[in-house]
Amino acid sequence: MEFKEAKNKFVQTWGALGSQWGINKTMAQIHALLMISNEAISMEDIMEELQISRGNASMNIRALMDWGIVYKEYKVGERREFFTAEKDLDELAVKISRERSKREIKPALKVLKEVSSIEANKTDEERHFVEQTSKLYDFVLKADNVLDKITEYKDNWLAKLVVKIMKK
Amino acid sequence: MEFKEAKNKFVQTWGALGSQWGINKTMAQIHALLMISNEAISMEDIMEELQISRGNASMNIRALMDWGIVYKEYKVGERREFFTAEKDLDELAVKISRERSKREIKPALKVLKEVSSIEANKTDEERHFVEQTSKLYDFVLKADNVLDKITEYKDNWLAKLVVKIMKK
DNA sequence: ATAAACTTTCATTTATTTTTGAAACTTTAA
DNA sequence: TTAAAGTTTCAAAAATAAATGAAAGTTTAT
Repeated sequence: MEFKEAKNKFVQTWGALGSQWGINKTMAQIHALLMISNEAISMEDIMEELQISRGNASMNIRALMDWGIVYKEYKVGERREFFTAEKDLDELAVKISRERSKREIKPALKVLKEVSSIEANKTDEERHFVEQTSKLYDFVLKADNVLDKITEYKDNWLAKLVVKIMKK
Repeated sequence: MEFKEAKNKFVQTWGALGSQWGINKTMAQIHALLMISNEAISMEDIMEELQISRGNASMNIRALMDWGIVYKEYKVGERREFFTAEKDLDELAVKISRERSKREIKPALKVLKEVSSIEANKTDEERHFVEQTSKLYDFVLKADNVLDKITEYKDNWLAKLVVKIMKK
């Protein structure tokens, strides 16, 4: 396999993976492109490389910057803006975890707390509902806390975690 | 909030969460419904409760069974099939992890291995590509192994993990 | 101040995903 | 058998999500 083919394959795969995880394809592809580039890339080049429109590029780059995993860069003597991706994978994982926790898990927890707090004494059905949603609340809260903890380690949390787990 | 409202809110929220994580809305809603039901439900009732078509119900129940998180049940004297969800949350997490690993992470790893193995000696660009995709391969592999390990614990892995992490 | 270079926005179009529903299929009881 | 009860399939329709592109908005050099 030659470089160009490999590059393309990587970008496509990363894009597909993104869409399975609730991140849109183009956003993931732009990220992929920036991840493997050794220098900052202009919007023009991103559009060219991925064959996408200016608007699409703009909106998705913005989204990536909102997630904190892509940065704007300025080059001297250049008016255009250039972009780079967070390349440290631990840092990347931390930022993605935090963002998803904030956007998805926290709001879900709020609802779980609400619905598990209803007065339920009439029927078995109601009691079972409260029991299950309470368990779910506890579970999701605990899982979310693990994520929080992990983001506190920050440096190489995954390796440390692996060591701990391997010790059984 | 009264029971019916709470139930509906839970089903809607679980459905929305599902679609953010690459599981379709109906599939997640059916799962939600089964999770909080204290007895097995027929397809007819699922259709009725969620206001969905027979085909939709059938396909998504099938998908949930493929994931191993919903089971078919037979009742004596009943010709129809009834369904229940895996209610043990540890077991549920384990099954979801395994399935996503198999379907998404493993194939991505394969591609990462492939593309990081190209001959790259010509340009800085190529060398950087190989370096980044190799790092990514190692990282994803390690993360996937953590999932594997977790599924080995099976019983209450999350609580154990929390304890370990809390100890710093 | 202004105009060139560049970026963002958003109504419309396009693509993708999900849902429907009717026909085909399967199972069971008599 | 066969017919009733139930389930699955899949082409077409509907709903949803993403992409386009042109106009509006910014920024910067002069």
